[in-house]
Amino acid sequence: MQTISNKSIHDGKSPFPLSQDALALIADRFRVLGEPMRLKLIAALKDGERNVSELIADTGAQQANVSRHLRTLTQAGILSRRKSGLNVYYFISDPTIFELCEHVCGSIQKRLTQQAISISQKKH
Amino acid sequence: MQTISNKSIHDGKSPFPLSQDALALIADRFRVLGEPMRLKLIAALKDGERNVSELIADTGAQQANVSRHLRTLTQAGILSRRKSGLNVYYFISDPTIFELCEHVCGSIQKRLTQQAISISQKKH
DNA sequence: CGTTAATATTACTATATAGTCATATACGTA
DNA sequence: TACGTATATGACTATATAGTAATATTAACG
Repeated sequence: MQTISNKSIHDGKSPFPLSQDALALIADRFRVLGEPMRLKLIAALKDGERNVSELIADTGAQQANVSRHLRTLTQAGILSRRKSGLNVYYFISDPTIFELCEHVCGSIQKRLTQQAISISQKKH
Repeated sequence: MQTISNKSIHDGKSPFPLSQDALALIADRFRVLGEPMRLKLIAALKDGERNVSELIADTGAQQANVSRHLRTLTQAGILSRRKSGLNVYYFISDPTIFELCEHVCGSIQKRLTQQAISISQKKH
């Protein structure tokens, strides 16, 4: 785990006072979400916990691959795990992730809509 | 640019009805934000447009690297460009990006706070 | 025109990581 | 204890991309 220093970018004159370390932390969070398979796993957990076998079935991915992505998401603090006998159940431990995804969906839709408008305007 | 199909993950029974293509688009957006240098450029543009030379100075990065990241951000619809003589000015074209970053900051702070709490509890 | 300055692009290297197969580990059960 | 099942991990390959140096492009200006 990194620590957050107080050094902000370009000598404290940044209008967005984020240190290099803070930027790296934020980028890490975005990067973890920047894989379709991990988003798929998050989506599969939206309605509650699932064990690994269920997530393999949900996603259609290989067991090793699912396991690795689950580890990444857990280390990022997005998921948590609960063991029950042979099974390991994963669940969303940071529900704010859904707001993030919806936020992104909104901006994508806005962009696609504007592209559609500009394309239709070019036709005239 | 990809198109969004209506196929949702695991045969339409997903609680989060996102197609593979939609997941890829969302992941793309997150991945673009998943680089500290690009976040740094976005931060440098928070208060208004800047030309490339200014952004090079702001970030301390190489000209070619800044130029490439600016292209990535522009293609993602996050920035736009305006030419003025020899200079090219870049500016934020999707201001919702700042809400996204603040959202992520919030969840990171929450996580760090909870880690601090659990660590202090283990001491007792 | 030719020169200079700002930006973009190309070619390259190094690194990170997604996916896969094989194997290890952990746990329940006979 | 031995065995089977669920999950995790190690080793490997393939791919993507960040950073860099060199070069190309574009525009202003003499």
